[in-house]
Amino acid sequence: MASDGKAPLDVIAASLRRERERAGLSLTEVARRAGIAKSTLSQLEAGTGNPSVETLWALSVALDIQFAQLVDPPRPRVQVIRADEGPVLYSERTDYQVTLVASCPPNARRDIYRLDVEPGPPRESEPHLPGTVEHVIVSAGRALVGLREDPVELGPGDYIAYPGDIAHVFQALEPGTRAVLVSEHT
Amino acid sequence: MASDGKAPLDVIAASLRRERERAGLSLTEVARRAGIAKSTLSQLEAGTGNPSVETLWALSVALDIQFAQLVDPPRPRVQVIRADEGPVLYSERTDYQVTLVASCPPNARRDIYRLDVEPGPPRESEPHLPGTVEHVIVSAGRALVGLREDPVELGPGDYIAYPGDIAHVFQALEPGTRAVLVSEHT
DNA sequence: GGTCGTCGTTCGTCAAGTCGAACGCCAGTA
DNA sequence: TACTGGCGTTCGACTTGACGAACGACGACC
Repeated sequence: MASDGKAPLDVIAASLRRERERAGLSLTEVARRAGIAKSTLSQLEAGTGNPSVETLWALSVALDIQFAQLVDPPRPRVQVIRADEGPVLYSERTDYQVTLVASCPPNARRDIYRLDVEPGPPRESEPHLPGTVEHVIVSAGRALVGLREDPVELGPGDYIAYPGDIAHVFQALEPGTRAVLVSEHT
Repeated sequence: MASDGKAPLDVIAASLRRERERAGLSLTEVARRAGIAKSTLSQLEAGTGNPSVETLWALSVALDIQFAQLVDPPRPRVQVIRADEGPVLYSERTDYQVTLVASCPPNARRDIYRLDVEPGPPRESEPHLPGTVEHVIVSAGRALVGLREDPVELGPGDYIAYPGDIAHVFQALEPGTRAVLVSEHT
């Protein structure tokens, strides 16, 4: 499941504080916008209490985030799947070939790009909107992809996912490098 | 946002009943598994009340679904984006070409397949796990894709998304038809 | 018919979430 | 120093959600 093993109340407490500070708002201000008592919000951020749905809903609106984002995993991490890892092939008819390349989730907007990149200086991307996740599947060539602080070298068929709201890079290492970039944002 | 305009309590009420009936459980049984009073669950399914997080959490565990699934959109619909629709191209360096193909979201598992299909009888897929969403981007050729009751003809660059937990088909209309299938599941 | 079991709903009681006010704290300012 | 304004926390009062018992309804079975 999403946040297994974690007490939902602690996750919510952390999310509330994190999202509030991200927005640069004071506890008082958020409580005012949500139309709830600041004492209530104070207790929630402290991990005390057991908020009702209406309270959480008001907070999610005030913080301009999705309801689920309060209870779901706080931060996506970098995930690499090599070409020879995971992929399960199956074909049940000779005229129908299916090759599993990579694995991911629903309920978000996704932009799919085709990349044709030649070797050169690394292309650095400034962080996108918060919550953005980028997935890269290399089709041909070789590239250095991922977070600027910790890029990963990928070959054909390799897959990587990383937070798109952190500075990241794409640098082709061979001529004719091609890849598919999937950018997910909420 | 996810379920804008909809009162979250009504969404939760509907989700609770839907998921409970999907699992084939009685209200009494679900309440027992969740460790809550059946009177509480009765009121929640009626749309009355304002459940606490702990109550909802217990119910999501009892129903073996994700917490967010109780408050998120109940059902994805079929969405088609033609090759000449939406795509925004941008290139800022001559050695870096980016082509926007399609658009989607995060926090789910995604399986990406490469499809090479020859014309023949439609390939019918039995419904997958509940919550599964499939996305298809046709690379070459022409295909009839989508729900079995209402498939859509797609050409190169065309995109379609549809619920994967409903019977669906993929039928190539031209030799050498290639596509990318993205299967998302929770 | 009578009894048992399970279903889902309704009602009164109790505990807990929410509220508003007051508190201490810190910065900026006259 | 005294004052003002905003910050986040703590406290008692009130509202409300969660609980358990009792209810009527339905079906199985003897």
